[in-house]
Amino acid sequence: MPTIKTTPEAILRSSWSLFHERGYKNTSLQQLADAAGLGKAGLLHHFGSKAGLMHAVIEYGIEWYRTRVLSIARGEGTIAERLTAILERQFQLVQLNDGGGCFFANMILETGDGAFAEGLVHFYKEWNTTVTTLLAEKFPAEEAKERAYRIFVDYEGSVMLFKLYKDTSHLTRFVSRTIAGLETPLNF
Amino acid sequence: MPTIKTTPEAILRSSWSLFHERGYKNTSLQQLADAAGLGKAGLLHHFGSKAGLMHAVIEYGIEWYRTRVLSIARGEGTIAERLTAILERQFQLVQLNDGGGCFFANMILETGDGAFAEGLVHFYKEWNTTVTTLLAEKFPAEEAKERAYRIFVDYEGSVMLFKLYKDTSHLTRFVSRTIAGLETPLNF
Amino acid sequence: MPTIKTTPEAILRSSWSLFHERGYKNTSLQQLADAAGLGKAGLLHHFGSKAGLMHAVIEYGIEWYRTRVLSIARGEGTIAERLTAILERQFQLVQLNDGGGCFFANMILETGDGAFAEGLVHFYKEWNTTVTTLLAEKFPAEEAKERAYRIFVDYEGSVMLFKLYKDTSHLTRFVSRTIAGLETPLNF
Amino acid sequence: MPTIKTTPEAILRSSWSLFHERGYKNTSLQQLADAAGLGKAGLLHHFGSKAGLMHAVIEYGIEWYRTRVLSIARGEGTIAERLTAILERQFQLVQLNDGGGCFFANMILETGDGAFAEGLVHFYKEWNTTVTTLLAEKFPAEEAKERAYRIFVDYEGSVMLFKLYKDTSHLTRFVSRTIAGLETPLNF
DNA sequence: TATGAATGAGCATTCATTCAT
DNA sequence: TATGAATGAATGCTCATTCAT
Repeated sequence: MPTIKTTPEAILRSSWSLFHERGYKNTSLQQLADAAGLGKAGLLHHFGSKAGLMHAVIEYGIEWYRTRVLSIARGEGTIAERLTAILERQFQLVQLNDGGGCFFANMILETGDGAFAEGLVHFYKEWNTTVTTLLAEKFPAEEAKERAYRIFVDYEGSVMLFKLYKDTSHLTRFVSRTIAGLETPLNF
Repeated sequence: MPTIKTTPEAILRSSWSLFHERGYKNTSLQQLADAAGLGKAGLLHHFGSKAGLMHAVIEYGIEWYRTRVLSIARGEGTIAERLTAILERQFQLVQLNDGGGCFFANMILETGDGAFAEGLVHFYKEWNTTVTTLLAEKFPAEEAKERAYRIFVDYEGSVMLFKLYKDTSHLTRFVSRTIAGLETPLNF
Repeated sequence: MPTIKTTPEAILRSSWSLFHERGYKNTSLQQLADAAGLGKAGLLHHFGSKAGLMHAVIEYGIEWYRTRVLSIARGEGTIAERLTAILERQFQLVQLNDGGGCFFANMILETGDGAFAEGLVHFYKEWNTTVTTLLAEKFPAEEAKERAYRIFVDYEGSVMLFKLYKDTSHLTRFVSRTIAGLETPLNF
Repeated sequence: MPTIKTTPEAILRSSWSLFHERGYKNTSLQQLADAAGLGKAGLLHHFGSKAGLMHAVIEYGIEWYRTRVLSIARGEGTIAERLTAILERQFQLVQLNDGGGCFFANMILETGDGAFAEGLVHFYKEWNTTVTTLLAEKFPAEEAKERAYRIFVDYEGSVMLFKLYKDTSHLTRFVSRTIAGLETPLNF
C-alpha cells in the first residue's frame, strides 16, 4: 500500500469550498491544488480532469447533504421542528465561503451547458423526495409534493437575494414564512 | 458624416446576448468582438475593459427592462392582467439564448466577488419598486411590498429550475400560482 | 498600417529550420517563438496553431523548392547539367540544420497520421512533374516518368543513409549513379 | 516460483509496435505501459527509462530481423527466390501498425539527435552484410556489396512513398525491379 | 473610430521520472 | 517484481490588455 499524503476526501472538501466560493470556471487547477496541498498533476492523477474533479465534488456534496442535512427528516420532533432544522443547517452552508450562497444553485446557473446537469438534478431530486416524504406525514401526497416544490423554489430565490445583499434576513424571513405556511391552506 | 458601422447599442445588444448565454467569465472578448462585428481593440476602445463593457450591458439591460417590461405596470388593464403581461414578457427573455434563464440572476450567482453588485442591486430595486407600486393599487403599502418581494423570490427560484430542466412548466406554474395568490390573503 | 516587427516570411524561415532540425513533435512553440523573435502568443496570432504554422511552413518550403531548385529544370545546359544542378542544390538543404536530411521525407515519416499528408504529396508531385518534364527532353514520356520516379526513390533512400552516418559520400554516390544512369538503357 | 504476468519479451513486442506506429517522441510511457499490461513504474523498473526501453526495443527488432527475415538468406532456393522472400517478409512488417513503414527508417529520421544512432547503424550493417553475402554467390565481392547497398537505398525510398500514399504498389514495383535488376549488368 | 500586431500571465493537461511500499 | 501517489517541468493554447498606426 503506497503512501497517502492527502486523502481524496480532504481534496474534495477543499475543492468544494473553492468551487462554492469562486465558481467552476473561475477556479483554477492551481488554486485547487494549492488548497488541497498537492501539485496540479497530483490532483489530475486522482480525478482525471478538472471536470472529473467537479463531478466527484458534486457527488461528495450530495452525500454530505444526505447524511448531514436531509437525514434530519427521519429524526425526531414535529414536522415544523425538523423542517426548521433542515433549513437552518442549509443556511450554515449558504453562509460559508464568503457568503457563497447555494453551491448547487450556483453551479446550475453557471454551468449552463449541462455538463454537470445530471449530478445537479440528482441533488434536487433527493432534496425534493426527502422533504416531500416529511410533509406527507401531515398533508395528502399530492399536496406534500407541491409544498416541497414551493419551498425549494422559495429557498433558492431567497438565497439569491442573500448572496446579492449579503444580508441574512432574506434567509430568516424565508424560514418564518415557510414554517407559518405549514398552518395555512394551500391553493393549487 | 462618416459611416457608422456598429452603433454602441448594437454592441451592447450582442454582448448582452452572449453574457446571458455563456456567463461573464466564460465569454471572451474575442467572442464579444466577433458578435459585435469589430475587433477586440475596437470593443475596448468603446468600453475601456471587459468589466466596463459588462457594466454598460447591465445598464442597458436595466433600461431595456424599464421601457419594454416594467412600463407595462403603468398601462391599462386589471392588476392581474398587467402582472401577467410583465411576467410573460420576462419569460421571453428567460427562454432566449439557449434557455439561458434570468440574465441578472445568472450574474448575481456567478460574479460572487461583487464587482457588479451595484448594477444588479439597481435592477432588483427598480423591479421591486415597480411591482410594489402596481400591487399597491389593490393592497396596503406594506402588504404590497411583501407580495412583490415574494413574487420576485418565487420568480428567480422558478427560473433556476427552468434552467436546470429546460422545462417551461416551471415558468407557467409560477404565473398560475402568482395570479391565484392575488386573491388569497397573505400571512406575514 | 500597424507596426510589423517580424515579417511572416522570417517566421516561416526560422520555423522551417527548426522543424527540419528537430522534427515536428519535438519542436515546441516556445522554441519556435524564440527563434522567430516574438512570444508564443504572437506566433499563434499569425498562424492560429502549431499545426497551422506547420502547414504554412510546408507551403513555404514548396515555394522555396519551386523558385530556387526546380526552376533550374527550365534553364540552360544539357539535361545532365541541369539535373546535377538540381540535385546538388537539394544537397545544400539536406546538409543544413545539423545534417537534418530532407525536410519533406522527415515529415512524411514522422507525421504518419496524415495531418500534413496533402502538403507533402503536393511537394512530391511538383518535384516529380518537373523532373519528368526535364527527362522527357531525352526519353519517351513513359520512360521519363519511370526514371524520375526512380531518381526520387533513390534520392530519399540516400538522404536517409546520409542522415544516419552524417557522411556526404552517400549523396555524391547518388549523383554519380544518377547521371551515369542517363546513358544506360532502362529495363521496366 | 512466482507468477510471471508480463514477460520482458511481451513488453518489447508491444512497445515495438507502438513506437513503430506512432514514433518515439509521440508515444508516451502511459501508452507503452497500458499496451504492456503493467504500470508506468513497472516499465521503468525493467528498462530504467524510456530511452532504455527504446534501446532494448531496437535490439529486439534487430534480433527479430536476424532470426525471422535475414535467416532466409542462408536457406534454400535460388538467389532471386531467397531475395524475394526476404523482401516480402519485410513488407509484412512495413504494412503492420497502420502502414507504419520501416521501423528503423522512421527512427533514423525522427531521432535526429543520434541518441539511438548506434543501434540503428547496427541494423543497417547486419542487413547489408547478409544481403551482400547472398549476392556474392552470383557476383564479384565488390559488385555484390554495391548491389546490396543500392537495394537498401531503393527499399527505404520505396517504403517512404508507400507510407505517404498508403499504396502497396510502391513496394511491389520495388521487388519487381530489384529481381529484374539481378539479370542486368551494373554500371558503377 | 478602429485596426492588427504583440505581450505576459494564466489556462488545463501531459510528460518522464521518483519513491515508499 | 510491481504498484499508485506524487512531482516539476513543459506542452499547446487562450486570455484581457496595450500600443503604434
